[in-house]
Amino acid sequence: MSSREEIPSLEAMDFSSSAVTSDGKPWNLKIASWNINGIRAWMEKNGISYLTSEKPDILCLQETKCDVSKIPKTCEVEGYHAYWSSGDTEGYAGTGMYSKTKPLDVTFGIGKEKHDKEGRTITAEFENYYVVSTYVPNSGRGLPRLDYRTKEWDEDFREYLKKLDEKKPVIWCGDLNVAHQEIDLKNPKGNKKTAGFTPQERESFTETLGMGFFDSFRHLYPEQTEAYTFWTYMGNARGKNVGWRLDYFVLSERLKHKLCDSVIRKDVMGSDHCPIALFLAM
Amino acid sequence: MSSREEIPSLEAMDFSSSAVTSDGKPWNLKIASWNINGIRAWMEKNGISYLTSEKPDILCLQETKCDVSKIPKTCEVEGYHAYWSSGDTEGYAGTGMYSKTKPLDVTFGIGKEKHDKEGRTITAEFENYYVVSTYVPNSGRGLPRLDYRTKEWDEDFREYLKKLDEKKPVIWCGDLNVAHQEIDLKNPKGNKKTAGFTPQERESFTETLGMGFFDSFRHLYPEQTEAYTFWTYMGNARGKNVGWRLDYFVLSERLKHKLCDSVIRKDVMGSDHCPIALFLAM
DNA sequence: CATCTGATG
DNA sequence: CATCAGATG
Repeated sequence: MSSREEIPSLEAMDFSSSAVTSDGKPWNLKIASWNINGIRAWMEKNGISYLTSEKPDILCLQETKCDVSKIPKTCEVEGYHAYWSSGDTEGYAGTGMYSKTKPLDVTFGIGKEKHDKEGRTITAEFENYYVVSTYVPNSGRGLPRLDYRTKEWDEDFREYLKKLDEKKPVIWCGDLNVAHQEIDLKNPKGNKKTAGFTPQERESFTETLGMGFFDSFRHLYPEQTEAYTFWTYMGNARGKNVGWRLDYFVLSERLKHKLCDSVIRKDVMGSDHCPIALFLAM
Repeated sequence: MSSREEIPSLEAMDFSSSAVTSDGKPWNLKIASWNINGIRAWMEKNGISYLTSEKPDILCLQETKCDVSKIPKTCEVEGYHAYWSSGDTEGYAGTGMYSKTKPLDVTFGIGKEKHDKEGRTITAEFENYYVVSTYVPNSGRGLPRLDYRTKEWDEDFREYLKKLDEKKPVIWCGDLNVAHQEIDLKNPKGNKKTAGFTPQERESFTETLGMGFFDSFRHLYPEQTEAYTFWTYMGNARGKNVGWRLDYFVLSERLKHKLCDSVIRKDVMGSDHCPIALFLAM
């Protein structure tokens, strides 16, 4: 199959933006994030052409599903430094990050042994901010991992975020595996017991935001309905826009005045998620 | 993908035959056999169109890799009775048989508990003969199952064949998982320790034939080289005709004067094996 | 290299 | 409906 069949008119899409802050400053930093559902399959579908089309300063990837030692060489991209994380279970979870400028430091995990065996977090430190890319644990069908997710991971992750935020403002992005409010998924009524929309997960996310962070997309577009970043492959959900907003840029409150835009690249194909992009005036 | 890409010009192939016995009688019974390497994948590739093109009286299938309860409904073919066998391990082994005329009886297995949990044999009884379709156990990489194959399966199978042959002549076909002589594979030198060409498997097959049976293809074409029915998917083996003759019609000696032809349908695609066909004047 | 299952999402 | 691993061939 050609890339045109898989990623219709990627070349024709407009990734430019003239967004400015509320007080008129133009953006000068673009960060993108995408749950790619398997980097090897994604490469076959020429998913990497999104990077060279969007040309963000930083691209965060989740669900690489690939041991770091097996990341294809073709994932190297001229002009970007690349960082990869994977865990103990082959083909499960995993994250990645591309950055045009070399970060001051890159760390993996959140510093807690029990959470750091699945390659779910990469943190890049820059001069004036941190970028944290996360693939938050899915609570699973039948919610077998709901307690782990909300009572262990989320709690420890909050502590991690808080500590970073004490040093520099934080840009936390990725597949956070929660649709926060009813507006954030097509079918809220039917999904109250589904992983990603349980009261526990939603309240936990509220608690995280309450520590001094905000959801950049919802801040800018409080009433925007039908804005999703994930559609199950089943039953042509994407064609019918039966989706969920699971991917976010969550920012430290003190970055609010630097926010220019937070957008969803809903037409970019190659995964059951689509990319999202953030524009900041740093 | 279209069926034309997968099975090039099946419609254009000539499946007719004017074969006669050595004393001039025209054939009136055609039997085909094919290891299809997964009936669900084979159906996707429109493998069933081989049946409606070849139009044999009987078609034997091996490696259906499908629990009987999960055989797709689309496998039903107008004008044919179908029989299926599968074992305890999902997606492993399994056989099938189509017949234009309803057999007097159809039985599964060879009557020995220890061999009959893998769906490897179907026997159809007709007025004047038996048709036995078999997917003989592979000895495996590193030959972990060589002893089981030669000392248990082959021995018990011989006993089964012998008993049938005492009642009516037998047409035994299928993937017998042995290349009998050096002429029956491209690379005999390099495969003496490979499953399917070990001395043990070859001698065991010789012993079976010695009980009053003959290899119909080799009987008719004793010098024919490069006549194979299987090519590994690896390394474009089929394109280079680096193959093995693993599929046979083995007949009771007393059917010899009824044999008209035994052919290999090497251009029929849809599996790593190709079909074979037998023409008899019954 | 291609088929399956079974886990995961 | 897809991804992946691992077994099997």
